[in-house]
Amino acid sequence: MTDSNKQEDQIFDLIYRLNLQLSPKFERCTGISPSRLSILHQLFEVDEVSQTSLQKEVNIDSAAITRHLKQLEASGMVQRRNDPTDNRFTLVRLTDQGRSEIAAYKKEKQQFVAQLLQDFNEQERSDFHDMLRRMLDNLQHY
Amino acid sequence: MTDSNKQEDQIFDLIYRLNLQLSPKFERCTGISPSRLSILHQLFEVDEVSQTSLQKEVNIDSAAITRHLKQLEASGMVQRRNDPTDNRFTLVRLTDQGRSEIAAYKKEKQQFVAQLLQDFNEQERSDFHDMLRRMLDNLQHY
DNA sequence: TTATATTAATTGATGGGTCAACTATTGAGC
DNA sequence: GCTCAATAGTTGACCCATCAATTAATATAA
Repeated sequence: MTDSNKQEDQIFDLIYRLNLQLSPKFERCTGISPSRLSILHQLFEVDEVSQTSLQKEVNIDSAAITRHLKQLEASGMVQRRNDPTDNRFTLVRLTDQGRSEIAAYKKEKQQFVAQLLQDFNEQERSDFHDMLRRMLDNLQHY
Repeated sequence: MTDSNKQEDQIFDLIYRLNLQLSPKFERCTGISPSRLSILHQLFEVDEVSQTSLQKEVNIDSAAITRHLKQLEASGMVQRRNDPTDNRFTLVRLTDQGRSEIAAYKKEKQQFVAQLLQDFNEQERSDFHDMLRRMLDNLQHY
């Protein structure tokens, strides 16, 4: 195993450890899972969308979307109705309650993320963003 | 929301998308999950270790370790026995079969990781490693 | 020594993700 | 108009992680 391979391996291990720790800590901190908050965030930006377009934005399976929405609906954050122009679609929107509750979550998330990047300067943030973007692109080939 | 906050948010979203896609794609590519390969990798380095020290290296729950080892044992990759000097411990080691099979997995992983970092030059790899390290450290505060 | 704390491992409950199979609706081509 | 393909959503089976509770063994301290 070459030195270069070792370094690649180390980078992968760091990413994977981040991978393991990020979601649980995010949720303990903010009170909501990253994917679920992402769903709410998307809904906050638009008025009403289908589950499919939600699924594309949030990057999880449509089955996972269905289950999240089922719980969000049960907790009164979200409403769903059939699209009258095409009955295959289900249209989703935030309730007023949902729209007001989301603010607190977004604030918690902001603090959490700020902590993660606390010692990164402007240049580093920009570089980091760029490298993550490229890595994600490389991952798309699979 | 300030521009700075937006950038932090974007970085988080990239990491989280990486987070979501990494494990499934790794497993499709290599034929084994990252954590399970990590367990095998640790066992490859040493002769025989307790589950607890394995757990610390791999950074997953001891319950998860138990379940992985149960399956690895069933598939003949791994052997377990009680520590004769302290019966609380279970000592784990690779079988000969396990030791020979692991080589193929490591090779697959190496290719996968090389692809992820294909367009990163030396400096970028070093910087990236450094920033991931710092981010992981920041995460430890939670 | 005997009661109490600590430690290792296991198990069950839960949550979040994937994939594959299925239903229902709509679109397209003959 | 009818058949066949494509699309949206749901459900079930599975995998992998966490946490909490339990069991068993050992260490500690009165």
